[in-house]
Amino acid sequence: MNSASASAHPDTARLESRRTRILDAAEKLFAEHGYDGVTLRAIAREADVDVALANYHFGRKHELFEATFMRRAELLNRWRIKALDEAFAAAAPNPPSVRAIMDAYLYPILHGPHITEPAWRSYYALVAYVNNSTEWGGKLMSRFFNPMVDRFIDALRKALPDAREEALFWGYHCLSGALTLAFAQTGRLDKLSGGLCRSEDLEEAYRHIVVFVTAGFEQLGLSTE
Amino acid sequence: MNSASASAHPDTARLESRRTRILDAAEKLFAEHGYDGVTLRAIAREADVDVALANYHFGRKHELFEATFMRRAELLNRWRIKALDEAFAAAAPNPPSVRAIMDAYLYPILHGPHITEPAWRSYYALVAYVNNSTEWGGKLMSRFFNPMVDRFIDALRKALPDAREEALFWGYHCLSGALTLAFAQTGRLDKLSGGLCRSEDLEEAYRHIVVFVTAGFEQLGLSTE
DNA sequence: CGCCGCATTCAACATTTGTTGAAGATTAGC
DNA sequence: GCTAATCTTCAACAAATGTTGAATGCGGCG
Repeated sequence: MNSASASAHPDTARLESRRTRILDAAEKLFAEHGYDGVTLRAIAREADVDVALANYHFGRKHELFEATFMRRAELLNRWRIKALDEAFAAAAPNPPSVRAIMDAYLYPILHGPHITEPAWRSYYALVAYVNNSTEWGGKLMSRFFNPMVDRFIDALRKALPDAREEALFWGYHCLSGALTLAFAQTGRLDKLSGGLCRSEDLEEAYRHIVVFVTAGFEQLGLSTE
Repeated sequence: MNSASASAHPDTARLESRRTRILDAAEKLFAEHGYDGVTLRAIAREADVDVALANYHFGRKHELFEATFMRRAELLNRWRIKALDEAFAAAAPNPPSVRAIMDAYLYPILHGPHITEPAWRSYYALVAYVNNSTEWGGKLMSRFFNPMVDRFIDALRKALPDAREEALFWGYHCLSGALTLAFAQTGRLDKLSGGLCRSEDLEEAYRHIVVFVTAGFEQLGLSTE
């Protein structure tokens, strides 16, 4: 999909072909098995290139991982911030509602200009992995997502003027956790519900999660307790 | 703590000493770095025993992991179910409120008969890791926790008679995710809030999470939409 | 003591790991 | 067609991995 896209220079496209194939393979495998669960040889096999090529293009293994992580983070951040700006514009001169903010945060995940590319599903699972990786995962998440998250928390501060400051951050933790888990389980049936509720069904997930977290934030926002 | 406890036979206690030391070391390291991020040699070093001893007591590496995972799962399940039973008893003849059910689910994590043992903190991070490990993590979680979770969902079904069936399961996903993330980040400062909201502060976490998820469930329970 | 069952150590195994440097292929400019 | 630069492969490295089988300690029992 990415190989023949745009076709700026035909040569550049072909040159980047293997590079992006490595990135795609890394994305898929890292999302499935985590950083230590994937070998460079497995990535090379998946991408159908030589082992040494990953090293040539990206350097060391952890640098390849970061490159994989960063590639889509920037896009996702842009889409979310754009959606948030639109929510502000639509609600002006008032701040947007909590529901509108949640929609801005969640909507791009499902309805960004990319829904067709299945690689994004892998990426969400990758984010879930990083988000739950206690050691350096937190640092990575902070580095790539914090500026965007700050804007959302600021929006929530305006939508919930009575909320205590910690409540906003804890609420964001809950939001992030709920979202993370939904996508971590991407692709596997939910044994619990006997197949009634599938993590693959992003539309269903979206409808329920947005209701859940909106209510959670609004309740937290009341508590000057 | 476990080594000199009870002292059934002095020899048995000493015999289990190394065995449990291996289990403790594995718990700590697996929680920090995940399954593939930990070597048997690192566990042996942490437990101050020989490499081969882990193999002697637990067999293969993944069996050691499961043993680690199972050890506390049974206790946790018992505490939660006991708390749920008490909630039913206290509310009889009505079903317990959503808040009471959430308390039963969350309370044992913080106020079980174990708060003093720091190893439990590692265990929660371990559960978080397993919960987000897409491959076999889901199977492990199902195997060890599903019976308990079923009882809680059944309680919610009674507390929220208008809720659609899927809503209960998605709500549980959100609950589980919020909880998971809070403990996955155990031990590291929250860069986002500039240290205002620390994941180590379990009491704070508890107060906010319980409010958030209770509100989420109650809102989901209304939606016959 | 001698024997036995258990726990523990030792040394080693075959693989696999990330990484590298040199050699080969491909492309672009002239 | 020659050159230079970039991309790709090949072969190999040392280090680390999970696992094993034989050897060693060590308690209790006859």
